[in-house]
Amino acid sequence: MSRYNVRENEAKWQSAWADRNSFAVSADPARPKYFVLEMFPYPSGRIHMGHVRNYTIGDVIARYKRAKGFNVLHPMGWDAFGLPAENAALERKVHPGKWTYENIATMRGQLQSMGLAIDWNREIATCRPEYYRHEQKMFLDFLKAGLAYRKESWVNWDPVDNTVLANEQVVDGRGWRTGALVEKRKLSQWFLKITHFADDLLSALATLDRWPEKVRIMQENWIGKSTGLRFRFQLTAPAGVTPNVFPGEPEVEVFTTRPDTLFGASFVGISPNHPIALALAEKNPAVAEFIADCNRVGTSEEAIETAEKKGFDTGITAEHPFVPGWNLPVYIANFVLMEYGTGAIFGCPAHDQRDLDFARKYGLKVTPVVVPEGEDPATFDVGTEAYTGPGLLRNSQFLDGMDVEAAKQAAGERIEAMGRGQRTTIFRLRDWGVSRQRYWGCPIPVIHCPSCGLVHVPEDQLPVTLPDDVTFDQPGNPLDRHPTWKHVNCPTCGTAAVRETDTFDTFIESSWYFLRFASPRVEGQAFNREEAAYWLPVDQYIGGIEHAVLHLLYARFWTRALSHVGYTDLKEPFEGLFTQGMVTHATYQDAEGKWLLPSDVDVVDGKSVEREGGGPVTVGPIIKMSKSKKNVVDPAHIIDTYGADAARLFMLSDSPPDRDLEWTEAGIDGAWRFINRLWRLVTEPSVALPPAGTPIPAELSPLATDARRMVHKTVAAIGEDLERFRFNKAVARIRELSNALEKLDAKAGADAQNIQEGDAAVLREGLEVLVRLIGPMMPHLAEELWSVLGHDTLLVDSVWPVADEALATEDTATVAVQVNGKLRATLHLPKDIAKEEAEALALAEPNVQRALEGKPVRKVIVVPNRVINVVV
RNA sequence: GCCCGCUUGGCGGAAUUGGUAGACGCAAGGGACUUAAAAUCCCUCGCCCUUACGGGCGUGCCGGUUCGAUCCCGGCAGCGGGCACCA
Repeated sequence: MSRYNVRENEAKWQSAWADRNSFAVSADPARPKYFVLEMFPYPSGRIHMGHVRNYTIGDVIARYKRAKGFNVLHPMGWDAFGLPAENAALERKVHPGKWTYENIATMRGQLQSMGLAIDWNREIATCRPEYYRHEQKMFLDFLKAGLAYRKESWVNWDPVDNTVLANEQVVDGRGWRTGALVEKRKLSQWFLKITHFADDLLSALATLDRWPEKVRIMQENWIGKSTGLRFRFQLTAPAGVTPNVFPGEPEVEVFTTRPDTLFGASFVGISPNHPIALALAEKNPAVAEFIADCNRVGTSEEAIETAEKKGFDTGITAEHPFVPGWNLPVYIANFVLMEYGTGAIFGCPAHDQRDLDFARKYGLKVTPVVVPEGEDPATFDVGTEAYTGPGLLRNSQFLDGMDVEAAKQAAGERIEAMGRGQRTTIFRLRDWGVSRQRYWGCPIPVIHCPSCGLVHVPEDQLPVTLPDDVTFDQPGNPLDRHPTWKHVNCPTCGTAAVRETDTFDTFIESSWYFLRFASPRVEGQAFNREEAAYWLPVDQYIGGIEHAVLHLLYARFWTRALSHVGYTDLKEPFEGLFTQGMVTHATYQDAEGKWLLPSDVDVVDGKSVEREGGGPVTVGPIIKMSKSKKNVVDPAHIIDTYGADAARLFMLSDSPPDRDLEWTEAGIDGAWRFINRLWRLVTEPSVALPPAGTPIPAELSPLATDARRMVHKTVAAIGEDLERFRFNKAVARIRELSNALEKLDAKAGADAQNIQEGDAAVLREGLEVLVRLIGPMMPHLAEELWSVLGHDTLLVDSVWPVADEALATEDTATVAVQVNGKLRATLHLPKDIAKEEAEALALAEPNVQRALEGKPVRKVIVVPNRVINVVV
């Protein structure tokens, strides 16, 4: 019995594809295109199992679509800027660029060992000037179009990495990489106007019908559209507080989604960072202290957990817009955010939980104005829980008796008629802060001139490249410290000026790389317009759910911004999106609680022990593979041992691709076993196979008939499975088919001297089909078997099999016979047999008769080819 | 707190979306081959009763609709994910 020689064959076929440039493509308007893209990797050092899963899924789709006749673009690149390179520079005294390029070389080799059908001629690395020069140009174009601007603003400052973080990079008040408590700092920053497209980014989600619902909902919530009313309260400052506390008119503008509850108002709350609060702070140390207090706890974890409402009564009063003389106290309130709405609210405690907490604490009036159905308007009251549901208005003058929606409209109209405000829409989405105080990123192409101010780097001076001679021995930005780099003459007036030393957020590179793949070698422009028009949008994008908001939203924005400044007509970059699950593994700890690698653990007599020394091991929960918990398995080692095909097969088997996949030794063993089984099935048939295309006689043995039907059924089913990302089911069907062919082969072997005409021909056809079906999943094995079957062309150049529907359908149906819904017998009936006949046969079954217990049959339900249910 | 999703054998998961629950695989047990092991092959494998034929129960829990519910509806519980003082 032979074993499949993995190393030899995988290397052989990888070279064969490379030598023939099998996966190189070019735009060809005469052919239908298909762009398969997996989220490109960050070159961290070595590939991990998450990569293997991601690229296996993409490769199956790419190879399948290719076999189906599409012109398939399947490229690979490197998301090569980022902090880890600088951390490596710090720890190992190696230049971030050198570290990055070495990692790319390693990981390229590892990816190539997976046998991916990638057009490597299109490989890009975003840290190369020939890539990032284009995004410098794009940025300048955005700047001219008003889509980029500079603003002094509070930023999230990560004290460990010494850098600014985007809102999206702050998780629970901590830096997403370092986990350090984020501080607030005020810096001059570059922003991209993603809010300009807020409405479109939101409404176009509805067109993304090949995106997971979950991702669309997450983006929807992130964009956070609210419709409501924006209006002004007239303010009065009490004696002792001079009127000039007001930066402008003595008024404050608030935003509300509940104008219907205006008559339930009991206070006005302004943010600690509201201009009025800041103006008060200058006169009043107590206010200044209160504000400082609020800012200190700002985003910290405790603040979010305790969420205590705190307020400072300013003494200022606000006059109710509908009731002259009704004055509400104005508080500085810690729960009012300056960044959302107008930074000021009116509080209606009865119908908003935060307002209620606040009112109870400060003894403010609570007046319910919306009465739920079934409650008595005269007595309805709220306790500690605000009522936010529907109902009818009361205590609200002209709104009395209306429902909530009508009252919202009426109140809004009244305010508008009074000229005090207007109904409006606001978004939670904030503009994207893109400045980073880091070295290993794309330089921002502007110059600060003392006389001209902000000057764009002229296009003929692009790219602004990073200097190589930098040091990482002190915290802060090496670009800023560099002795000469930032000092330049102003391109406009020639006087001494300073370069911007911030670099771009690395999410910018990944916001347009898919466009660069259309024409990765074109110079002088980011991409060739025609080629981009042919290849884009990406037909199928595949990656982790962790990018549901950040990367995917930025890429959608960037694409719109590029269209806005005329680069392309593309609107949505990714037509189909698939988010794969994580690769998980059990965790192991030794007696001291130290994490152990799976490869350091052995199982002896059902117990886990340390491989070295045999110490006891605690087996922990099955969680995402991570270096910190050491529950990682190195793909390179697996590919070395079992081959890429086995690793790929395991990635596709058992777990649906959108769910988590537990990596196990037994699982990869199982995959390896199956590969050898396929190998033996094709290379060691027990009868001589007739040549390919040998006609199959009409009369076949029952076993051959069944096998042949299975072949055609499987072709149809697997096509469907692959289209719908049901790889686990596709693998199950491959196994069923190979089981059926093994059975046929064994039969042919047993009867070798008296072989039924056609059995061998059916086996031949089945093997031909089987090998083509496994092509996308196990490409090396498939290629080898294709050659064993006598083909002198490459499998990757052959077409996908076509199912013969007539051969796939059965002429009998297995019908369940139930009595009162309980299964009592199964019948094999000719397909589409007359109902009466089926009924009679069912009732004739002894077991059915027994179950009837002589009772009269009330009715019989016959579902053709499925079920007969006898009801008594 | 709000918004999503999930819950099926010892395990991963199937079930043509209202029609035979448990495909396919993993693990386990038994057997064959072998001096032995590995590899390979065969058999068993939801739970309970029964020598067998067969019967009862069973898709997180409670209820409903239906001839028939893993699937639809109402309620509850548990697990996971996202957002989080968003007015």
